[in-house]
Amino acid sequence: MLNTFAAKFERLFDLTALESDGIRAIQIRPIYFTANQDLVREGDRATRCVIVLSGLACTSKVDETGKRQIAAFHISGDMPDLMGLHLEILDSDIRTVSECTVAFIDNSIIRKLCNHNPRLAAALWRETLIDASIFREWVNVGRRPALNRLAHLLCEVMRRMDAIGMADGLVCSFDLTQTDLSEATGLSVVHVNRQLQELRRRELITFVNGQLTVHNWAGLVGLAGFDEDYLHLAEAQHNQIN
Amino acid sequence: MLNTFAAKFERLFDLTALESDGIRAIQIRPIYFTANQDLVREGDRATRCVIVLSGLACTSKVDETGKRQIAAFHISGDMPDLMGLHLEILDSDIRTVSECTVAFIDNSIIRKLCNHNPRLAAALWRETLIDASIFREWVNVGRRPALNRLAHLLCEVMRRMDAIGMADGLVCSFDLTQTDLSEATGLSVVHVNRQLQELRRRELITFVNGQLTVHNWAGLVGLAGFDEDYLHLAEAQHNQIN
DNA sequence: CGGATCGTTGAGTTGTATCAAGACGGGTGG
DNA sequence: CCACCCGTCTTGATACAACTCAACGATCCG
Repeated sequence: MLNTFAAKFERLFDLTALESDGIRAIQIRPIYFTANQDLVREGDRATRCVIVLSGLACTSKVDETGKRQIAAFHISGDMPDLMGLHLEILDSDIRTVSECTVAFIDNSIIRKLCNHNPRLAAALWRETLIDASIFREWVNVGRRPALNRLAHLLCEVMRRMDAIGMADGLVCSFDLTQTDLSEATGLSVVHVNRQLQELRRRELITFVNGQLTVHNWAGLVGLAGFDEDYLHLAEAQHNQIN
Repeated sequence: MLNTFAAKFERLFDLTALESDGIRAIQIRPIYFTANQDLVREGDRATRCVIVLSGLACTSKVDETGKRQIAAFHISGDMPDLMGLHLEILDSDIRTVSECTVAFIDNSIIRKLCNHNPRLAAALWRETLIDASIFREWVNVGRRPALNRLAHLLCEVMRRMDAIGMADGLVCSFDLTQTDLSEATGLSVVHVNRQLQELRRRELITFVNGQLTVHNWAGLVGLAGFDEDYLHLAEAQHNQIN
C-alpha cells in the first residue's frame, strides 16, 4: 500500500523537477503511531504537514463540554492538515483512530515547490477544496435522521476506500469503535449501536472487527441519499495522473 | 461599501501588476439580483466566479426530499465559488438570500494571474481554506442543541460583519427570514421561532426586520460556545493588507 | 483471575418535528 | 379606499426521535 501511495506523491511532487530546485527528493519516512494519538493539536502553529500512509486518522475537536467531535476521516494518501500551508494556526486536532503510519513534510519545502511549480500548487489546492466539499456535505448530512446519516458515512468510506484501491469488492477496512462512530455522526453510542443493528437487520451491511461489508450497495446509497459528486473522485484522480 | 470592497480586491489582485501581464484592470461590474435568485446551480461547470459586493448570499443544496439546506452565508467581499477554480463541477447552489449586488470574474483570468503571481494564488487559496474551516465548524455546531446552534450562527455573523466594518457596535444587518434561519440551522421554522424568543427572553439579542442586535455579547458567546479562531480573521486580514 | 474496553439491552425522559390554525403586515387590484 | 391575498411570524397540541442512565455480557490481556 506504500506503493500506491508513493505512486501518487511521486507524481504529485514531480520528483525530477525537485532536483532542479536544489531540493533533494523528498524523504517520505513512515512513522508508526498507535490508535488514539494526537498528530496535531488545535492551536498548534503549522510548521509541517501530515501525510497518512496507512490506517485511519481523523480531524476532530473537543467542545467545551469535553465531548470529542469528529469532522472528517483520513485514509491512505490524505494530507489532513494541508491547510496549515496558508493558515498559521490550526483550528482542529488531527489524531489517529486506528494504528497508523504517517509521514511529515516541512511546509517550507512544499511552499517553495509550489512557488516554482504552479501545477503542484493547483493540485494541492484542489486537495484542500475536495476536503472542503466533504465538510460541506457533512453539514448537510448532519441534519438527516440517524439511520440515513450512518448509512451516508458508510457509503462515503466505502467509496473513498474503493477509489484508492483499498476496497475488495464491497468489503473494506474501517477500523474504529462504535464510540468513534458516535463522535463522527454526533449520535450517542447507544443510538449508533441500535441503528447499526437496523442496518444489519435490513441486510444492507455487516460491520464487525473493523471490517465493513456492504451487502446491498444500491439499498445503502438510496437510504443514505448518497450522491458521490461531492467527493470529486475523477478530479482527485487528476492529481495522480498529471 | 463598494469602497471597502474595492480596497480589498485592488490589493488582492494587485492591479498594477496586471498591466505587465497584458491584462487590463479587472472590471468589477456590479450586477443586481433580487432575493432568492440562483447565482450558480449545482452541477454547473465552473467558468467564472462570483464576488458578493453587497447583500447576503448563501451556499445551499436541495436534498432528495426537496428541502433546501444552507451550508454557508456569504457577505460583502466573499467569493463563494472560488473552488470552481480547480474543481470542474460545482456541487452546491449559490443563491442570494436578500437583495444583492455581485460581480463575476472569469476563472481563466484568475488562473492566469495566479500562475504569474504566487502571492495572489496563496491569498485566494487562503480564502478557500477559511471557508473550509467554517464548514468544519458548522459540522461541529450542527450537533449542539438548537439554542446553542442558533446563538453560534448569530455570533459568527456578527463577528464577520464587524470584521469587514459592517457592524455598528453590536448591531448589524442580517436580512433573512426565519425560514432561511431554519434552513441554515437544520431546525424546523417553528422551533427557530421559539428559540429566537428564548434568546430575546434572556436579553441576549433582538432580531427584527433583518437587523440583528446583540445586547449581551459575552452571554451569547458563552451560550454558543463560540471561539472565533476558526474564522481566521487576522489571517484573512493579510489578504487585505498585503 | 481481575480489570479494562467494547458491545448490547431496557426503561424513562427530553428535545425537536409535525400539524393545524390564527395574527400581522404589506402589496395589489377592484 | 377598502378588500383581499400572500408571505411571515406566532401559538398550541401531539407524536416521535434520540438521549441519558444503568446494568449486563463478551472479549481480551496482564
